[in-house]
Amino acid sequence: MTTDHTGGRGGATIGAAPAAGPRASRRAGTRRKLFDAAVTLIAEQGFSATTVDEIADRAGVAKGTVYYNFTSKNDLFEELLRDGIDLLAASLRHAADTTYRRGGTRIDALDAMVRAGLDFIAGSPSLTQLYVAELWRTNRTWRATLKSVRGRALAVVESVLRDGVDTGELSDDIDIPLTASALFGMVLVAALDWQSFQPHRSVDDVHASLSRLLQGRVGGAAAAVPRTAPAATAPPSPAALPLPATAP
Amino acid sequence: MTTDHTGGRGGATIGAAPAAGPRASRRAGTRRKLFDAAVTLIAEQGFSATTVDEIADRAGVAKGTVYYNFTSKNDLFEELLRDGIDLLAASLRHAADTTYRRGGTRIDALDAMVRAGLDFIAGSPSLTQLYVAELWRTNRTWRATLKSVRGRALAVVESVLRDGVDTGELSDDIDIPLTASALFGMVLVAALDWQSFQPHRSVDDVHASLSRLLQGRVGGAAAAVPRTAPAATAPPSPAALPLPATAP
DNA sequence: TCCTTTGTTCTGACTGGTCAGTCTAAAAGT
DNA sequence: ACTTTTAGACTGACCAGTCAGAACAAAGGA
Repeated sequence: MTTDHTGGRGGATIGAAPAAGPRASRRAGTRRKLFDAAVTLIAEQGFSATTVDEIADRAGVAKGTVYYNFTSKNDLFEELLRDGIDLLAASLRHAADTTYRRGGTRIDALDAMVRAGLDFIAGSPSLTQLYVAELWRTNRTWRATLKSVRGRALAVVESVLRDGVDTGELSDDIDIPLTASALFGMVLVAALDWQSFQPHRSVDDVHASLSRLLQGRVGGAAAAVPRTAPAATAPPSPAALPLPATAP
Repeated sequence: MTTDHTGGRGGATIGAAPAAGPRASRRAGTRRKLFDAAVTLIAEQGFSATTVDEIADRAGVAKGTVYYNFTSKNDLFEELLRDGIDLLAASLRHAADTTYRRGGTRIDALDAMVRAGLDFIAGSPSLTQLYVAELWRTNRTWRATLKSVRGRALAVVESVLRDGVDTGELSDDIDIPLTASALFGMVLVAALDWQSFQPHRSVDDVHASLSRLLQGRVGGAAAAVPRTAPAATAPPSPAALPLPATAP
């Protein structure tokens, strides 16, 4: 009753046994157990509805231990977030870099990042859920932490978009911050929905759907600019080639 | 201090004064005030962290009134959700229908729905935020309510996608449920992010970005199927015309 | 091998405060 | 006459955080 799930991918935790050689003081292990217990409980019930006693129980330690290792419930939560989302950013970065190293385009990199995002979420659904649930809340002390953490993940996506625009692979009229956040959101929600409501689908199914969306195989031509008077019921006009506009 | 915001679009409320003729018993008004107060508070702080006393205060009524109108805090919350999301589904439906009536294509309809979604969220950010924060939580009593409410909104998107496939406007190899949920997520997160982190942008900016994404003006060709060996750094291959596959 | 010592880590009963939900007698409102 | 709202005291449960001491390790000492 200690090990519990939280999914593969190191389920939102330490990442690397903190430096220390062999006998890495018990603390590290205890903190790990607490993270794992907390992430699932908070994802299920929310921060306020989860009690410190529950977390301690689930982790198999006494309540006092929580307070020996973290200064407060809040602190535990913030460290949890930092720890977890850093892993996501790292995994996105890695996906992009690997793609480049193999000679892929920026667009390949975006696609690889979508996949990495899906894999990550599949591995740590609780963490993701918790992140989404708390990200847009105002009036909460951890707002700053979340914002910075969000920035770190989005920065990776934005940098790939920016490269793509610079090299002419992507049309330069895209709005980088907005596009990055939309992409991020698309993956986030699609993945959560998949896990919650259509768990029988495979990652590949989901990935394929998102790729198609990204490639415009869904919303082909038409409606180039918002509020364009809709063309008559005429079939598809094959216009709207993706690509560069006025790029170098 | 009673009227508060919650935004235009009837800010998540009654929708239509419940049947009753002219003097629609005060209750309707009181419930409305309570909904408005609750939606903002819960969006900011979360369900558990929001107290009934706060809600009553903000609505300008006595605590007893809350319990005269709703059987519990939970009940108030569930009615709130139902009420609000029904409005979203209605607004999406309306956007699609209007587009058709004006001779637009299914793709125009999707675009109009994106716009309707953005407008709705801009008008009721709190409701949206609260919805996103709670949707994927397991172990909460209102899970069923949320699920059904989600279904109702997605059904609208799915029906448009299905029509598009039937008429050949959309490639028939898209996965309708997954695509619908990804679209929904894209709009949801982009809108929340916009409100939270880039509030200076206009709806049109956001809409334009999403439209481009939908039309494949971002992720042009390449990576047609997940795991395609990335083509060399070669520039864009203008392939990937959206459209029909084997449709009639 | 079996203590002793010393610092670290863990324990769980306890405290002080908070909150959902109840209740009443009276006042509005229609 | 009937419905709805009021003010707020009260209760029983629940919970974050504390604290004095127990259990554990590592390193000697005999």
